[in-house]
Order: sequence, then C-alpha cells, then structure tokens
Amino acid sequence: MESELKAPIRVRFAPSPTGYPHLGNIRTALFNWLFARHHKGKFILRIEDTDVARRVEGAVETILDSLLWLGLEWDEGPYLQSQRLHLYLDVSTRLLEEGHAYTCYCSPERLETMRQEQIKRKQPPGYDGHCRHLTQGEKTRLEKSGIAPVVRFKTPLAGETSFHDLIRGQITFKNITLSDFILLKSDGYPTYHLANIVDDHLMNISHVLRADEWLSSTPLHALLYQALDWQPPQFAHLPMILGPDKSKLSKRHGATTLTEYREQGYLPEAMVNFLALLGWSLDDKTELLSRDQLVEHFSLERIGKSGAIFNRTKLEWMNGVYLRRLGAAEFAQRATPFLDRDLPSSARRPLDLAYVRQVTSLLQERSRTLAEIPQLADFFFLDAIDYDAGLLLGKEMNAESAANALQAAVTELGRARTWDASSLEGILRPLAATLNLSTRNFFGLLRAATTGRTAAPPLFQTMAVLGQQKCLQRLAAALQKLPAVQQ
RNA sequence: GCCCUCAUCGUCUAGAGGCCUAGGACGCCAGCCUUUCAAGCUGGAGAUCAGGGGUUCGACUCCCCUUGGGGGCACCA
Repeated sequence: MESELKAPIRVRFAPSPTGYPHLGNIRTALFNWLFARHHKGKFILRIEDTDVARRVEGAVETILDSLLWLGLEWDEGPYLQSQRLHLYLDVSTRLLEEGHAYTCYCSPERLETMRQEQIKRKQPPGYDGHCRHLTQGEKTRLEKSGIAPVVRFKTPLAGETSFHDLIRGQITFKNITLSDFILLKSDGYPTYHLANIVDDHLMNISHVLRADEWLSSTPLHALLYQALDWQPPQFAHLPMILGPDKSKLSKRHGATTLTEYREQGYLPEAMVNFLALLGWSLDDKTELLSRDQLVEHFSLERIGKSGAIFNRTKLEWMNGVYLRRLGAAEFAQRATPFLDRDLPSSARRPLDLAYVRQVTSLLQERSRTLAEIPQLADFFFLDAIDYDAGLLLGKEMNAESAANALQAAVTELGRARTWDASSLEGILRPLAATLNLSTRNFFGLLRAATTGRTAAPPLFQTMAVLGQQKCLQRLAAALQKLPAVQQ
C-alpha cells in the first residue's frame, strides 16, 4: 500500500544522444515507464547532451521515435541539458565557494602520463590531487596563462560512503577508492555526475532506475548530494542486458538498436512484453502479458539481480504469438509495408490491398516476423515462377506419371466453374483416387507446380487465391518443365 | 591492478528454511493432427541449484571462503 503522505513518484529516462538507443536503454526506459504508470506517477524524458564531441546527428529523434513506437509516452520533457547550462554552473560555483570543489589546471597530457604510470605501478588509476592545494597566487598565474580549468569535486580522503539500493541493498565504498572527479569541463559543460544530480534534484525525481553500470558512480552522486545538503532520490540499479557472450550489449552483437527490430518485423507489443521479462517476472509461469497487465503488476521487488542474455529465438516465438493474435485485417495492414518494401520489383505496384488481405490470411499463422512474409508470399505476386523441376516429383513418381497427373489436373480444373477452396478439393481429391496417386504425392506435385516450392500454405486455399487462370498457366508451365527432370 | 556486483536446465526465469525426488517458458527430440509447411495438442531429454565450509532437527534458500562471470576506475554518458 502506498502511503498518501509519500512524495509523488517521479522517474526519468535520461539517455544521451551519442548513439541510437539499444535494447538495454530501451529496457531501462520501459521499467521507468512501468514504474511511473503503476504508481500513477510521472515519467520524465531528459536528454543528456553534455558531450558536444560525441553528439550523433539524429539520435534524439531516434530516441523519441523508439519510445513512441513502443507506446512509452512521457509526461514531461524532453528536457535538454544543453539548454540548462547555467543551472550546473551555479551549482558548480556554489560547490567551489563552499570548499567542496576546486579548479584544476592539469593538461590532458599530464593526466595521461599520470594514468600510465599508475597502471604500470598496478595502482588504481585516478586523479592524484595535484591541483587540490594550489594557492590563490598559483591559480591566478595559471589562469592568466590562458588555461581553461576544470572543476573537480573534493572527494573525502578518508571514511566511506554508502547508500541503499532498492534492488541490491546497502552498498558501501571506501572513499579512498574514489578520486576527485570532474564536475565541470573546461568547455563549460557539466559532466554526467554534476548534471545528473542537479537535474534529478531540480526535477524532484523520486527514484532513479538505471542500468547496473552506474552502480560504481553512485557513491560520487551520494557525496554530491551530501555536499549540497540535498535529499537524494532512491536508487535502483537494474541488471544489464547481455550479448550471447555475456558481455555488455554492443554493436558487435549484431542487431541491438530498437529500430532494427522494427525493420525486422517485430511488433512493439511483443517487444514490450519480451523486454519486460528480461530482468523482471510476474510469477513462475506467466510469459504473455499485455501492456496493461504489465503496468498493473510491475514492481521493483520482482526485478532480478543478474544480467540477462538477450535470447532472440524466444523473442521470435513471442512475436509469432502476437502476430497470430492479431485480427486478419490488422495483420494484413501491418504486413503491407513489408510486402511493399521487400517483394521483388517485378511484383506489380501499388499492391492490390484486397489481394494482399487474401494472401496474408494464409500466412498469418505461418510467420514469426512481418519481415519474413514477403519471402513466404512472393509467388502470389509474381507472373512467372522459377524453380527446380525436380521439386515436382514426389517419392513414388516419375516424369511420366507426373505428366499424366498434371494433364488430368489441367483438364479437370479447366472445366471448373467455381474456384474456391472447397470446390477445388471436390475436384482434386477424387482425381487423386482416379489417378491412383496418394494425396501426398499428387497434392505435392500440384503445390510445386503452382507455387514453385514444397512448403506453402494449404493447397486448395492457395490455388483459390491465385485464381484459375494463373493456376492453369503454371500447371501448363510445369508440364513443359517435366522432361528436363533428371530421373 | 583496485573497487563494486552477480551466480538455479543451452537461454529467460520460479523458488523469500521444510510445499523441491527444483516448477514454467523458449529452443531441442518424439508422437498425434495433416495435402506440404506452420500452428495446435501430448510426451520426453535437459540443472549433482558454481565449488567448499559453516548455522540449523532440516538449506536452492542464511553466513563465510574460493572460483567464475559482469560492470566501473575519462575534460563519455
């Protein structure tokens, strides 16, 4: 039961536009969104664009686009940190004035050699405090020489810093292992550490749900809150999503950005369901949950601690489930853009939507992603099909009996007045008997002749959709191919 | 190297001391259904709960150590 007296729940998703959001980022966004919706709180979007050098064109748009595709609507923002620079500067100044921070004039070169030596001596790399005790005179001199300083936080040299994590419990770091990190860069932009806590404070963020990789920098943030005498939010570090080799997900693991999944024909509702189950579970058996059910049941208590390998095969299964659950019209509508995109150029455009609808109804329970529909369906849209003549012959068949059967089929089908699945069955099933062929062989022959493949939707329905004229044409073409078959 | 952290079937996970001879899902195998392929249904293989010590009448569950994995240690987030 949530107490009415508690501060309102306010969470944020704070990506940096240095790349396109990958599954891990999006899973973090999803958990934040679920948490906010479950508690009837606010979900805030904040763009952490304080790294001018690494900014990627179009990244912000892709982030917004990804969230909207999944239906993760935000209540406030997007706030851009690059437009709030004065706020960070104010806090930095205050920290300086109150003696919690100092200006540092060390050159990148000096820092680099320092680091190398520390590594060589097998010491933990970190700032050595060189500028910590500079006199006012020295500072003025360095300032005059044109060096733009950075501002560093004065990390306590002794003692320890601990904080409570909602998922992992109490976590403690010895301050000696923490170094004087940078708050403000020489270009006047804040680092993540500064901007992050200033904004979380100013935006009244109640809970910080972020990936595990931030755990190590949380003591820095805790120290900052202490120095500023601000109430820190509650922290919950989420387990990470891993690649098949158990390492942090990255480009080299293949498709990792959300938009790639959209292009590969996954449904947003399946992605939401699947992503939610990476690190969270409802119970010992539930796998399929709608967005509303997720909102209803989501809780931090049921988030696990260990990283999860992203299992694409299971996603495919789940996507198939969602695909099959769609209404036929909906399925056709969602499949159309993929057909349009991937069908061979020889297929007539624009696509005949009524025809598409008939085709997709045969494919709905056979596809796991929308992107595989075009390959499953191409023969429906092409005038001529190309295939190996060997596909025509079943096990107990030779070219002669196949020719005989095809000829008989052409004759009977040519006479047909109605052309639907049941009348076709009414013609072809008895014909198999007459020809003394197993349905397996006879229908297999017709399938290969009409579709050019051995695996396709049910024969009669397929033929019905193809139409009488096209079927007869293809049957005749198969008859021509037959002599070429190697026995 | 140092710091933090995690550890149940191949993978995602259930398990909050006795309900566990460890449950579910994906995948895999087999059977059924069947004109092929799927889908569906049924069944099966698959985890000495990383290893070792404790605590306890009793440990997958609590504690310690070891091992292994992951993350962090930037004028990146």
